[in-house]
Amino acid sequence: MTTLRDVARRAGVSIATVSYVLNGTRPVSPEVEARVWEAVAALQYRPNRVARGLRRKRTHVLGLIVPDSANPFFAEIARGLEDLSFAHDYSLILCNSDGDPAKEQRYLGVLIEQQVDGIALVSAGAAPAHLAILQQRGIPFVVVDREISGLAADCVLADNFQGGYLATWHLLERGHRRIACITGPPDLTSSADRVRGYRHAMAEAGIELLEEWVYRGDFRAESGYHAARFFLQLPPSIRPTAIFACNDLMAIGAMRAIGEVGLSIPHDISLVGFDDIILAAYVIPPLTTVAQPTYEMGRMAGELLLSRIQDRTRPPARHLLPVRLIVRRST
Amino acid sequence: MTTLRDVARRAGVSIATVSYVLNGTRPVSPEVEARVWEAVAALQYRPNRVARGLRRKRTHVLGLIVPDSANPFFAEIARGLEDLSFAHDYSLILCNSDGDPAKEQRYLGVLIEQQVDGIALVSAGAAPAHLAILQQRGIPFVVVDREISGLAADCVLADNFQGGYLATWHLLERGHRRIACITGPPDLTSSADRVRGYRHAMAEAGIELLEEWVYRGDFRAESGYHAARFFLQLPPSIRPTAIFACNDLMAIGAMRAIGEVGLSIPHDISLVGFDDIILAAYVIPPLTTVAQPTYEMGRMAGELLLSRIQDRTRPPARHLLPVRLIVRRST
DNA sequence: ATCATAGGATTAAACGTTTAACTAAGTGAT
DNA sequence: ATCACTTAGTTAAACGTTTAATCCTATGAT
Repeated sequence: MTTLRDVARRAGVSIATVSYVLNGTRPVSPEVEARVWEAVAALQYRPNRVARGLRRKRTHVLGLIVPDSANPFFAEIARGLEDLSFAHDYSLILCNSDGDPAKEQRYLGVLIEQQVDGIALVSAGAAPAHLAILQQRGIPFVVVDREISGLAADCVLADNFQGGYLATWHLLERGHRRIACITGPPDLTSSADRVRGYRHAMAEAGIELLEEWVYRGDFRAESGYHAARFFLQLPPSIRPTAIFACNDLMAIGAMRAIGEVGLSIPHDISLVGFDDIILAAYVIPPLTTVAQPTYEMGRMAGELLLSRIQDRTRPPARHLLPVRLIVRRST
Repeated sequence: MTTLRDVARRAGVSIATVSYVLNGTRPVSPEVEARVWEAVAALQYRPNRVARGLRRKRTHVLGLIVPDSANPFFAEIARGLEDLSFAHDYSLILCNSDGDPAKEQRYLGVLIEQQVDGIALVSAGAAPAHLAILQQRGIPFVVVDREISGLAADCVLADNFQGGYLATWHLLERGHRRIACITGPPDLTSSADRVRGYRHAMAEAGIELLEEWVYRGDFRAESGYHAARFFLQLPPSIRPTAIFACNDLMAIGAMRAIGEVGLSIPHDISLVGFDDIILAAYVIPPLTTVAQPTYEMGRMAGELLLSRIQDRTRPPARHLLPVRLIVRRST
């Protein structure tokens, strides 16, 4: 490996001078500068970021912890953050928690030891207990997609409430009154907020909401299937004519259930999803859904993180990114 | 930040002793060891991996460069590699080349400067020019999914030839004789190998292959659409009754074209894809396709990389992972 | 001729580890 | 009592940077 020392020797100067040339941190005479650059090129010198990180106490590395980077939603967030990092010459360490707080904690430890400059986190649990370590150590971090209760930290979220509201409003607009909702895990704020939006729209329309219309799902297709079966066996007088599923996967599960009993979408029953996964456009009929700005969330997380690295005293920011309703054929 | 120095002071020993205790690199008396652990716990000491990396010249960090980590195929590879890395206490830096050799090269530079212990690479170009730097510097690396011509390096690939062969054979078995192929970019070995498998199966069946049946696509849905339109306007005597698309996206594009002219799948024309993306199972009719062991490819890349880090003299290995045909309703 | 100053270079001390080399004390064997 | 060894600890030199502190030397101003 060639080091500053080698470059210095070849250019006939001290290593300090080489460093100054490389970083432009102090003026150097033209002749010397030229000699240094010549040596750098000839020796194919590349600075050692590890040594630099140790000395500067800034590694120019960020960490990202997500439940599952193969899940398109998180993959897109990761992509957004990676792009922003690259643009600012930061590297990104990727971590998968599998939704397991213990694994998440281990990763936090690793990232801390790795001396990352900041951490973006889609947290596994709702409890902030093991995140305290970040605050203690004063490590910049931003939480993404899910808010952590009682944790004053930077965060970037999709406007889930608005999404639930929009979806429900859209169904109301089409004349539906008996609108059901398939929720996600209630401890995830992203999911809970969507349900709140749904309830709000229903209240606003002056509809009294039956608790039979709210089915607790878990974001997986299976639970959407069961939810729909449950709705369909309700007595006709209270049987929903439309369903808002808190994510697309569950909506697709519901589709299957509806198809199985011989009903047609949207003729007999309307359906709205959430997330706008690629599948949503290809399923038959194409699914009306609420799109989140996932890529943008990743970028924004990066921006927030970098700004926090610059100024640790800035009060925590909370970014709500707008969602948008994509109307297709399922309504 | 608490350092070895702090721990040493509290335990009343030298920092060397603390290091020996932490790493178990030399025997230490029970009393001293206990004092050290006590201090470590009390001070919440965490080793600084940057300093360690500098000293040991081993960072325990790997790099992964893919064209697009949001693409499910690469995302799955990344996930496999990340899991393996975690299991061996390595961290993974994620890089997106966007299929641009220049960007790929910049990332290589960054990873080198970051002193990663090894690099896994789904290369952008077919030319190995800028990969030479890895060989020069003796940095362990493994190429994934696509072989680089004239580069003796570890690599892990899906058995694309076998995949093309299986897909075609499956169509032959169903009685088809006029089978067309929508290729991918010809400079990608993964794509070229699939076409070779197709040609081989056709030859084996004693069918003389018309060049009109081979349409050059680019792995995007649009090109599949155009390919199918082209096939459908061929004179009936040589019009294909089945199509093998070198990836699912193009197959789905073809589906649309076929639907548009009022033909039905598989009744009028059969269709096989490649990749088994999630979409393939949900499209109507569900697509027969060839599944690649993507996650496994990522893991295997990791294993190869770690083994190479252990022993740099081992001759390059070439792992061909088996693919499998998933028969659905499009054939 | 002297002095302050500025420009342009160097020296050397960090950053937090690991690890080779050394030291001191204890243990038997002779 | 001496010697050779072992055991358990310490010292100090790296690793490759950055950067404060210093040191020349030339340049004008006085």
